Amino acid sequence: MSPRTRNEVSYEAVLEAIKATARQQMAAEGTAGLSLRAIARELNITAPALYRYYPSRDDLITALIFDAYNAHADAMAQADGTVPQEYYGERLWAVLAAYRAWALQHPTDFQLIYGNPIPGYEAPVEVTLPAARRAFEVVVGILAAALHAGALRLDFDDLPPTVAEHLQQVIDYEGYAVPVQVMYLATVGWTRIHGLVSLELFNQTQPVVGDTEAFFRCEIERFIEASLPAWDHNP
Amino acid sequence: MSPRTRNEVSYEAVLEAIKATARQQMAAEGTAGLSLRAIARELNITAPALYRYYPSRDDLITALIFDAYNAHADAMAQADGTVPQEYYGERLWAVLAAYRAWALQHPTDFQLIYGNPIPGYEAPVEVTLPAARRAFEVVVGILAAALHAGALRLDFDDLPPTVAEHLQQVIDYEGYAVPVQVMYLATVGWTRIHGLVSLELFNQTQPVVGDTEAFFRCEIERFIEASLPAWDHNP
DNA sequence: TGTACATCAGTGAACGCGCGTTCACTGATGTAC
DNA sequence: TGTACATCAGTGAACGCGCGTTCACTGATGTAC
Repeated sequence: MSPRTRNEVSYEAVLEAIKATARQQMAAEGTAGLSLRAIARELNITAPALYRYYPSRDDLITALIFDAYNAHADAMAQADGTVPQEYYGERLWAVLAAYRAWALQHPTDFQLIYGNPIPGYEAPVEVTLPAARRAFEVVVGILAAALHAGALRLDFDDLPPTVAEHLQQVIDYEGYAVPVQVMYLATVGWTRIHGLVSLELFNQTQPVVGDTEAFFRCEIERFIEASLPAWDHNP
Repeated sequence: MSPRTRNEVSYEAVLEAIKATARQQMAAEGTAGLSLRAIARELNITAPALYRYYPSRDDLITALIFDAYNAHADAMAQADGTVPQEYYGERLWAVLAAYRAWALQHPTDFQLIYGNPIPGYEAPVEVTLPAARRAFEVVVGILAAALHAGALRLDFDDLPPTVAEHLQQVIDYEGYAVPVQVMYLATVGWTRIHGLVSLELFNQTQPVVGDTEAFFRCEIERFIEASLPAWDHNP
């Protein structure tokens, strides 16, 4: 019927091929080394041809960032799905391990999200923020379930009032059904894992601890133990 | 005597002026946006004139990185010096607060050290590594003193053997006179503060907790409390 | 089935730009006699 | 004090490069009659 079916399939494939080549290039040259002309060269195409697929370099970057956020969150959600629902400690462990594994497997995508911005590019918040929240929500969901089952220990009696108030606002706005302490705990977990993973990624941890994986496991286990007293350590 | 005294003073001043301009430019354009020609333009000088002072762009970057590591460590050491020696908790607090304060005041220098590498540039390890260790040593020093005074709680009974072994090697190599557990604690502290500060720097914490300073203070206090049971919370 | 036509992915040349680095030089400054 | 000379910070032109983006175009593909 539609006279456009001709290349509809290959169009999507080219979009993917462009992004895949962009990722390769960033892996080799750093996120700031991304260049349309270099992508075109690699694809045996002229540079203007790319404009059929992305209206500008910045739009391509935005697509890459969007994909990265989603792939990261997908990896975590997928890991969560492999563990029975009521094994909260194991679920947390699986999700945090997936966070790290994805970052190590896709270092440039991780840098794209959490590292220095690319010069001359500003990410549109309306695209990145909702995508960014997905990973956070996976963790909040597990903690909320654990709390509901009475498995969570929350010993934050004296949160700073300004922080508690703002966390509550976020909870209301996002419609999370959790107390402030759970939100605080999730945020703390986020800063902890970010520190562990991003230092490991830039090769700063390895010279000190040697076995970065064992170090990560030890720290994450200590974090889970402190939050889920009933957890039995060995998944 | 020496026929070279003529411009000796201004030579050092120009070195500093070039670095200062480079820092301004990186603050505006990101670390990857650094450019010799743009620096020359800002200084009302032609680009080749810069080659009297730095043999290449990469050497300028190395100088900037070296300075950043040292300024960071200096800020921490200086903060440590303002607190009486036997107030270990206050010293830790002062040093970690200085870590954060310096990062917030010099965000691009911080990115230069802990963020994405600049495309096409590789830092010479023999320059950066010793400079990088200085900040670490400030923290190790405080913990060692606290341990010696019996003020430190070390509840790491089961460190992963591979990690403990490697930490011991570093201790021996660097000549630190501390047990493995102290080294482990310092490393953990490092990953914690890195996570807190670098997420804050990229504006990822603020949308969640609102008052990033109160959040930082709360987390650091919990860390110090856990390590120094006798600390009385209010410096 | 055969021909005229529309679509549109990709081309090739060009734009104006900024970059790091080299080279032979200029001309003010300070030194030596 | 005056002149000849050496120093050397900075100049200006040029090199070869890569970049994002625009524009009029080509030519194979598929459609309509």
